[in-house]
Amino acid sequence: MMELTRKGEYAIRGIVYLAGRPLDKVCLLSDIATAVDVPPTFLAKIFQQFSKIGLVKSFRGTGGGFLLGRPAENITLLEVVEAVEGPIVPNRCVAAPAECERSGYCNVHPVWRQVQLEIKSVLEGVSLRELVENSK
Amino acid sequence: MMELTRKGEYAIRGIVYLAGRPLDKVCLLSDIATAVDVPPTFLAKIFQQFSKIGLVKSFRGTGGGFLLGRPAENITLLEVVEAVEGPIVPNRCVAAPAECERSGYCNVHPVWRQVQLEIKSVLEGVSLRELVENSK
DNA sequence: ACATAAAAGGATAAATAATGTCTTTTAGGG
DNA sequence: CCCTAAAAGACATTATTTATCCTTTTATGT
Ligand code: SF4
Ligand code: SF4
Repeated sequence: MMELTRKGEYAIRGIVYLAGRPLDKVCLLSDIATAVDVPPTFLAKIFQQFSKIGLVKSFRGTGGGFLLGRPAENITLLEVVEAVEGPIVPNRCVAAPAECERSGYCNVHPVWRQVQLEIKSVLEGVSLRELVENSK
Repeated sequence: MMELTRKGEYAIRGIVYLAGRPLDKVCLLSDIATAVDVPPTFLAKIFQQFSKIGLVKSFRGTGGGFLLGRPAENITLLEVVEAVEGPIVPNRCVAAPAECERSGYCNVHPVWRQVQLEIKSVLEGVSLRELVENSK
């Protein structure tokens, strides 16, 4: 429970690496995959998801590759994680209270909402910029 | 990711129900299961785990059943969750930094440690007593 | 002792999710 | 037109979750 999947871990590694590259140089997926030690085909899926929501910009064909969609300081870890893992929901009822008929009177329900808040707060407080800085 | 399993949810429901019962009356597993709407065989497994670590006391044979192992105010939600889900680890490297050779210089690593702290802090702050109170 | 009640323990099965691969399609550059 | 590289979708494998069933152990009451 409560564990980031490989996909999420790979997603972070990949985009943090991209954020650390020169802004104007498109990166080959294969290069990123090699650098961060992730199966290239798996990383491809991840970057497709990033691309759909604009976290990265993709270019096809010769000379193609990926660029960061926005400045690194404007992308939070929360966005990256949610992009591939979906919303942070520590318990089902947080996403869909209606699905549990107990949610009306349940004393545990608000605790999970609080947990959600805290997790999101930590992840939202970290930008890609900070994750790249002084890492070399 | 980051989602409580059914097992965890059931565990909480079961033990909170037990905490709300008279202190000296042993509860039948089947009664608890019915009351909290959980498959009895599944709840049995959960309560076996509780029993092993003393969260509940079990009594076999005629007139047997379960009692809370300690006063409700001394049992935190964190204990209950960890009893069945294992330790709260938002990412592998939090439990075992050695398994990721990047953990030495990785800027993301401390973020997950922080997330772990926050989750544990919230769950540790809630006792079974509070979860039972004014719930009827 | 014996029958009964109830939890403990083990084996197994079905459903779901995670992890990863492969093939085909689409777009851009030369 | 041809080469390159990402997009898209189908597929395969494995691991985890979510149970169920069956036997064993332990306790109680008669
Ligand atoms: S019982 Fe409470 S905590 Fe559990 S799913 Fe329902 S509302 Fe959420
Ligand atoms: S790369 Fe960083 S965050 Fe990811 S597992 Fe390794 S230490 Fe943890």
